[in-house]
Amino acid sequence: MATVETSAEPLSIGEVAERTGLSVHALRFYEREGLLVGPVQRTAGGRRRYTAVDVDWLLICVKLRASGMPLADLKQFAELVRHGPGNEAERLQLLDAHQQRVEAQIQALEECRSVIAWKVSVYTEHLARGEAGGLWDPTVRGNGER
Amino acid sequence: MATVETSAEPLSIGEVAERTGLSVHALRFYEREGLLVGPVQRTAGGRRRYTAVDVDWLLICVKLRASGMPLADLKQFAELVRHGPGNEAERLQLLDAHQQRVEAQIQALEECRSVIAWKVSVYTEHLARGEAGGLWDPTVRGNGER
DNA sequence: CTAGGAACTAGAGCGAGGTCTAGATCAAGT
DNA sequence: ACTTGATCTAGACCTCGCTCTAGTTCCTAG
Repeated sequence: MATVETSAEPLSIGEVAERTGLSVHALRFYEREGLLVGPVQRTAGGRRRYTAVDVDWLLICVKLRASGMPLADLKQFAELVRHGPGNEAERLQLLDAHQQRVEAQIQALEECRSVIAWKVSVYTEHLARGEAGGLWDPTVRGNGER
Repeated sequence: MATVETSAEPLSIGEVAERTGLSVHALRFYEREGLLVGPVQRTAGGRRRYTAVDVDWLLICVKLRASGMPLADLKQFAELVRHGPGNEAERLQLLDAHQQRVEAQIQALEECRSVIAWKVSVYTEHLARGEAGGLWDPTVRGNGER
């Protein structure tokens, strides 16, 4: 539950890119798109200084993105958080909906996995013998050219 | 292992769309892109007639796509199959690589799932009490406006 | 015969999610 | 002072995976 690095020092965009796995381009892009909860602090010279809080949020974003949440939803979530307390129910709903999509996706992937595993095993077996072809193989079912 | 419908009758593009879940547009698009193993038969009038073999292949494509295989890989796989026996090892390699990516993706998703589940539980708890905020919540960590 | 729906082709268009460029500025080392 | 490298902004550009349009032709039912 700890932050990636529990330092209070603000980080540069490059450092945040490293820590989050997002490119610096993507970080600026996310900011423009309103995916961050608050405006990022700047140095006198105009460079971004990310706080641990910013980084935490970004890490959450990365997780949500990795699980297929579209940027639009992420933006909506950010907006809810930005507008402070009072809308927790809405936030929960958003997360909950996403959670269900993730479940469904895992299910689907597991199904795909078993199909693929089956095909892999068929091929492996074929290669073990010298024979090519098989029931599932279109080129063989039709025999020669289709 | 049975075909969706074991009829020898060839199907129209619309029927195939229904059976595969792909749109007719997508079906034509896939064909143009060379994602099919063989050229689809045509009626005298030029309409496509899909055989059970074609449909089987498309169903495999759908599964592979659903598990994130890019069209380019699908195309390559189709090419291998098209060029007949002798390259089973390559096909296996392609599938195997994909299988690993699927495994990884499932892992990643499961991780995301638990993170999300945790956040959901935090929210749910907050809503059960009347209190808003929490450790993870950026707006609260900074307190008030950031 | 006629109407209507399904399919045809070629190619333009689109939404998502970034990536990259140009040209300028900032900051640190020598 | 000078060089080097990281950042800055605005906006153009890109890939992927379809989707839609236009204009035409096929075919089946009445």
